[in-house]
Amino acid sequence: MLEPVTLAHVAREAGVSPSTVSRILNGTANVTPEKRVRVEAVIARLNFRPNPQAQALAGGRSLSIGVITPSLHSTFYGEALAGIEAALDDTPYHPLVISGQWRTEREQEALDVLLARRVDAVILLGGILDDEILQHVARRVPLIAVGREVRGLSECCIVLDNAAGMRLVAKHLLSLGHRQFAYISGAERQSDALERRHAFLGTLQAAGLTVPDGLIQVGNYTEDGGRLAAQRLLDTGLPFTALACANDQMALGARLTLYRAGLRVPEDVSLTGFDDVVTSSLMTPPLTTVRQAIYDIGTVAAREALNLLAGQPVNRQLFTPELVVRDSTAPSPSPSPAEAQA
Amino acid sequence: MLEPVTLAHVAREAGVSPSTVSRILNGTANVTPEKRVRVEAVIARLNFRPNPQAQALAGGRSLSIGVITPSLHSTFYGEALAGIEAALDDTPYHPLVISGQWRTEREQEALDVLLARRVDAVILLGGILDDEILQHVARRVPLIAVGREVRGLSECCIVLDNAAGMRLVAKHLLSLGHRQFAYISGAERQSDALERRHAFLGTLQAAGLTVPDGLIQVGNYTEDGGRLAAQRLLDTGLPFTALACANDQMALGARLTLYRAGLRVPEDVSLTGFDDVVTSSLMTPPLTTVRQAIYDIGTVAAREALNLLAGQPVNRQLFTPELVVRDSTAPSPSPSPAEAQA
DNA sequence: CTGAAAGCGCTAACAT
DNA sequence: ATGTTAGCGCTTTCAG
Repeated sequence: MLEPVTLAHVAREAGVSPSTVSRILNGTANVTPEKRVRVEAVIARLNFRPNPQAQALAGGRSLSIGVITPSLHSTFYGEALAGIEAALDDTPYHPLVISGQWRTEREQEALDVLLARRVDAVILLGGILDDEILQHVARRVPLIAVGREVRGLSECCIVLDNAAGMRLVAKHLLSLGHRQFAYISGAERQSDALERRHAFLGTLQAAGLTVPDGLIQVGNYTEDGGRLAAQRLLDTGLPFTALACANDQMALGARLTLYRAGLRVPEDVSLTGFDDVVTSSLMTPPLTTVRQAIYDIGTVAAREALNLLAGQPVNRQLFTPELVVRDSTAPSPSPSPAEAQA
Repeated sequence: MLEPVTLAHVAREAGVSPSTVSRILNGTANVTPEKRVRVEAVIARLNFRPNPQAQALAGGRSLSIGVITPSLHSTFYGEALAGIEAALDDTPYHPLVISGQWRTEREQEALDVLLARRVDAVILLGGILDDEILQHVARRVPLIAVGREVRGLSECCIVLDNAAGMRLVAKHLLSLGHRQFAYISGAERQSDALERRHAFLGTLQAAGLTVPDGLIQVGNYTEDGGRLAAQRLLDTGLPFTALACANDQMALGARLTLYRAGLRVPEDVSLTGFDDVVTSSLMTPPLTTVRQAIYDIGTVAAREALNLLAGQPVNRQLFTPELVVRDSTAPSPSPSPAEAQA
């Protein structure tokens, strides 16, 4: 285990003081070109990298940006993480990721750990922490929230127009002639889940249609939640020709239930999701969904965090959703003669 | 932005020296019960958390464990990451994740960054770095490699018995009566891809069967690679009734190609994967695959890393694979009369 | 423009 | 058992 080379080594080797090396490293002050060249040569030769721990301690910045994600193995949040990492790539900052696992205590704990690690900023992906707590945190450290609205912090929120997106879905389904709908919603505590559901039901209502209570089930944005919710839907025995899910992961789970029940997609029931996770285009059949450029949103979140750090004002980012029509939706099956008579 | 409370504050407040507080924090030495209680009370009241940066600098340990993963948004590696995070949860250590994106330079860079950050150990998930480089790294910092064999470092490798797993698949397919096979392999540079392919082809050979060159295509362990490889397979026009893929993600991609081509799974072609990623059980139809408990492997990797840190010897971990039969495989379709005559 | 010196918050000998 | 004293590697006044 070799001894790591320190700034002091470099200074000695180059025949200058540590401060000079530091200044060159940070561009803090002007240095004679010849010294700069000399020092830079030594840095390169020794392959010196400043110790971030020491920099953090002395400089008061940790050079790391905390990220709280609900899950590490979610196709959706994984993409966001990839975007954040990519955006931070050319900067001296590094993401420090902790998962909250959809549990308030875990999220709180994650926040504590990140603050203890003195992260310079925090990016919160989704999550269920109270607005009050977040407002408090935002006072200690620059905060960016993705995919959720935080009261009093709307400038720092990067959100998608959920209502507009879900309206697109509802209209698409209506235009295909569907009249009997089922809906799988996200958890009530999440604002985006509420927005999506409200927009879906609202659009149908505007068209003079309602969805019976039994055909609205709550999943929790996970594949398994979707699978179970779809089962409850079928258990009601109520008819429907279109099933809209509040996100792609639940649509994937629901699709399994439909398969097991011998229902064909889209011949028997049209299925839709929301988010356009990468795997959705690979489903059988490929899923009709709403594109939310989550990777890009991740990069924007990281950049906004950097801006906040630099003391620049952030301005609210609202992403526009886009309907992606694939094979999982088709015209409503014409009712069988018997049903038509009924 | 409140001032963080420091160990010095706690010491003053409790009327003891900083060292005493430190000792209590680390359990380094015995402290009078009464003092301990007093100090602990103050710690709780002030909600004090030691600054990890300072601990790192003074103690020579960063309390973080570097993790290099090929990808942040992979269902497979995501699970491993979740396992690692979970195993580290009750320890003072924290994972620092960087993605290598299947590019040697990126992996090298990731390694450099982690070493610069003075991580206490490194866990390498898959990856394509040369064995020589890893041997060198292992001399500087405890290293655990997951899913790959590193020459001269076999003790630190956590691997699955790839050959045994793929043999299970081949035998399963043979027992279903299949005689015409196609195979989608991982990249040549990865040892596990090689092992799996060799085992598959070897088992068929032992049964007196060979696979024509055109029906062996190389993907790169990604969904898209599988999709493309499957297309090349179909383009050859050669017949096959079973398609084995070297991992689940490629099987998912291949499944899309089959769907587009109007081929039914498993009626027209049986499809298999490897890994048993969570989403595989949700495919339409659910995928027959080899279970590799990747989450568990992640936790073991983290624990082994901790062991290495503690100076305890690690012993080579070999996981045993298990066949999971689902709906994507079925008896070989009886050849049509025309084919039977040919 | 540059060096000397004083910490950042903590740990780890070294004393006592 | 506990306090005192040095640093860890770097940044940042403060002089010059």
